[in-house]
Amino acid sequence: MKHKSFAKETCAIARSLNVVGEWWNLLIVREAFSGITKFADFQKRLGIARNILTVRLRQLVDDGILQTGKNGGERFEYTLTDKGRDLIYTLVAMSQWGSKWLFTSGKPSPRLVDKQDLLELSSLQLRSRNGRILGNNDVEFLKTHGKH
Amino acid sequence: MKHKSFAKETCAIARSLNVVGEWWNLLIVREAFSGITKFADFQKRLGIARNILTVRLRQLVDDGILQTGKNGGERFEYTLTDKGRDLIYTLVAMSQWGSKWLFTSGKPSPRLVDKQDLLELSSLQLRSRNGRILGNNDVEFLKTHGKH
DNA sequence: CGGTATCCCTGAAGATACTG
DNA sequence: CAGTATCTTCAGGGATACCG
Repeated sequence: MKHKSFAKETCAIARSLNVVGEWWNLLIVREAFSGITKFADFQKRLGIARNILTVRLRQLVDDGILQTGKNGGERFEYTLTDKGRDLIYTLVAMSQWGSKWLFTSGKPSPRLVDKQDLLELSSLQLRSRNGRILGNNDVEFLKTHGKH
Repeated sequence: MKHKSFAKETCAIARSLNVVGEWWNLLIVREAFSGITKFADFQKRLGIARNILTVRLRQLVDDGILQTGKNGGERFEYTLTDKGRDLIYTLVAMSQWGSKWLFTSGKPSPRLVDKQDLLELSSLQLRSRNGRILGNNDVEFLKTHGKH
């Protein structure tokens, strides 16, 4: 993009956006969670241009979200690292938000499920340190530094 | 961007990205959670160009994430709608992911806190329908439609 | 199959001057 | 203060031909 990099931001959200904010990245990660590992499969399922896919995959590997070859599985196979797999929380949050607010007519069919029973997950909940469940209005961002 | 809109996607993640994927949007929402309501304050805290801020704010209002004037508070005040406030889950997920993985030297100071005691939230947990806590590898995306 | 290399286009973002 | 208008730049993305 055009903006200054957020890589040095003190805000974790800004830094995350810097890594994961590119349009295709989260969708590629989503496909990786679906078990997709090969270039051609990512390309076909996403309809992304091949050269872009090359760049995106390389960046995701550089950022430690996907691994390939010696580090991970087979050559020519992209698999999620632990860091990448931890993006599941972000994907779940976005998926649930989208399901709730962006489907005017009916709900989308669940795609994110518990592996064991293939049933949809329950909604994410915010919890305080002591386990109390918090609503979306019980949380606050501290204005710490005056900038970001 | 250049890509086809994801607005009609059956995947909730893709649709969410379509609304919230723009770089600045989540940061603007973050500021809104911090209590920022005024144009000049968004502009100063984010360092975003004024014309871009105009466009982004308008889009966020159109998308029902922020409200202003008659719908919401005062004129010239941007406040979160319920839909917007529900983005807290996504922000928390990204914030926690970034805190965990993107700060090589030390943790960032917590900014996302429980309003009551100003203590950091606990980590998000995935839960199955019956409340069992799931790890980041216990979840699966169904490959339903072959495309998206 | 798994990419790279070109070429082009577009829209997001920046800077800045201006208006009500 | 809350924008709008204009001009420019640039990186992300698409299409496609090519390579090992």
